[in-house]
Amino acid sequence: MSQSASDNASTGEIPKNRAEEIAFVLRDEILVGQYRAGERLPSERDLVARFNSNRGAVREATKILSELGLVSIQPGGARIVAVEQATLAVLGPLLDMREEVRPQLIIEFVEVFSALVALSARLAMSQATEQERQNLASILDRFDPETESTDIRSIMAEFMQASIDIHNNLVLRLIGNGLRSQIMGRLEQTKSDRTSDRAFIDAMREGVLSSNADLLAATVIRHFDEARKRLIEQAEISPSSLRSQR
Amino acid sequence: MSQSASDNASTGEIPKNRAEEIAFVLRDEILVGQYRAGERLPSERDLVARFNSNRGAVREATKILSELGLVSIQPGGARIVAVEQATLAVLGPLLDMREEVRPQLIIEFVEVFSALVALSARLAMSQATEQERQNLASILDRFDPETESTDIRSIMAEFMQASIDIHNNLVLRLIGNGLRSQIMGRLEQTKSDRTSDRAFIDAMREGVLSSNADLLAATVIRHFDEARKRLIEQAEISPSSLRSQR
DNA sequence: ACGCCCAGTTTGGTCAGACCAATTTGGTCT
DNA sequence: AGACCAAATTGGTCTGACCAAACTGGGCGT
Repeated sequence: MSQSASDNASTGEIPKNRAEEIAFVLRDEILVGQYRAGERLPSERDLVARFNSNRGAVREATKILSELGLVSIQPGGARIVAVEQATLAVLGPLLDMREEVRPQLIIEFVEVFSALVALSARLAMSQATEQERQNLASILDRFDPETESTDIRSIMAEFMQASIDIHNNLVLRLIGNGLRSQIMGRLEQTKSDRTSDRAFIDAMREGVLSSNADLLAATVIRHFDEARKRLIEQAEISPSSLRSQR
Repeated sequence: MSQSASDNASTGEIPKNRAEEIAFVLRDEILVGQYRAGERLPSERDLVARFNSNRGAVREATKILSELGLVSIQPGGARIVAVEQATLAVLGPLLDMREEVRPQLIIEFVEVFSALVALSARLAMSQATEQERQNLASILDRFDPETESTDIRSIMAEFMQASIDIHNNLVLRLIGNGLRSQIMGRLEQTKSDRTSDRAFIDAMREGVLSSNADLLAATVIRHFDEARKRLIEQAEISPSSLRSQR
C-alpha cells in the first residue's frame, strides 16, 4: 500500500526533498477536493505508512501544508481548512489541478492584477525620475507586433516589476511576488489583437513619458478590461454561472 | 549558551510548539537585520545547541522560514533571502520589529489597501443583489460618530469582507486574508476627523444603495488618500526621506 | 605566485525508535 | 439518552545514526 508520491502534475514543480514531495501530493489532493474542509487529515503514522517514509519527513510535509493555510494542526489531529482561508501560494497549484475553475480563476486574477498594475503605475509616476521614466518606456518599446515571440504579458510583468522598483512599496511588492510566482508559466498563450495591443502600448508610453498618472492608470484598466472580456467569451460561459461552480 | 527562545515581542503571537518558537525568534532576527541577505543561517546542529532542542524541531523551524520566503534551504547550507522576496506573512512581524520603518510601511499598506477596497467595491456592485446591497449598507450604518469605540477601520475591514463575499473573487480574497491577518491588531488608534468620516460613510452608503460603482470607488480612494496624507504629516517626515531608510 | 585538484569536514536529507501529554474514541454506567 | 471514564490514538519532543552533496583548506603543478 506504499506510494511513491512522484506523480506530480505538469508544471515545473520539482520537490526538493521527501517532505515537499509528500506535501505537494497532499496539497493537490486537498485542492482537488479529496478531503472536505473540517475533515481530518490522516494521522502522521498513517501517512508514514502510505508514503513509505518516516515521521520526520511527514511532519515537515504537514508543516508546509499548515504554512499554506490548508490544514490546521492541533494535538489530537490535523484538520483541513477551506481553500478560501489559504495563502496566495495555493493559486498556482489550483490552476494546475482544477481545470473546471481555471478560466474563472484567470479572469479573477486579471481583475486584481489590472488594479494592481494601475496602482503601481500611479505610484511610480508620482516620484519617478526622468531616467526611470525612460527606463519604463524602454521596456514598453520591447513590444514588437511583428514578432509573435514578444508576449505582451511578459512585458506587463516587467513593467510591473520596474514600477515597483521605483515607488518601492513593499506591500505591493510582496503581493506582486506572490502573484507572479503563482501565475508565471501557468498562463497559456492567448491570441490577442496585435493592433489593439500596439495602441495600448503606445498609450502607456505616452502616459509614462508625460508622467500622466491618470492616463496611465486608465489605459491599463481599459486594456485589462478588454482582455478580461475576451477571456469571458473564450470560456463560452457567463461568469456568474462559472462562479457557482466553486 | 542555551536559549529559551521565549522573549517574543508584544503581539499575540503564541508559538504552538517548539518549532514555531524557534522559527519566530529566527524570523525576527532576520527581519531586524541581524543577518544580511545571502549570508548563511547557522547550521541545524548549531541551532540545536543554541536553542537546546533537537534537529527535528529545528528542521521544522527552518521549514517555516523557508515557507515564509526568508531563507532558501539547500544541501550545504541555508541562506538568508532578502525581505523583498518574502511572503506577505512577514508584514506583521515587520511592523512589530522595525519601529523605524513602521510609519512608512503603514502608509504603503494604506496605498494598496485603498486600491483593493475600491476594486472590491466595484466588483461587488457589478453583481450584488438588492439584499446584498442592503447588507453592505447596514455594515456602514454601524458607524456612529458619537461613540469613540466604533472604529472606522474595523468597519472598512468588514465592508471589504462583505464585498468579497459578494463577488467571490478568490484571488482578491486570498490577498485580503493575508493583509488582514498581518495588519489586524497592529494598527494603533489614530485620531481622525469624525465629521469627515461621517461624510465618507454617507457617500459610500449612497454609492452602495444606488449601486454606483464609480462613485463608490472614487469615494474610497479619496478617503484613503486623505488618511494617507494625515499619516504622512503624523510621521513628520517626508515619504521620500523615509523611503530611503529601508 | 597563481590556479587546480583532491581529501577531509561540514551540512542538509533521511530514517528508526522511544516516551510524553493531550485529545479522541468507544463503551459503560446511570 | 446522556454523563462519565478508561483505553487507544494523535501530535510534540527527543536521541542517535547513516548518507550524499556541498564546502573547505592544503598541497600540488604550473
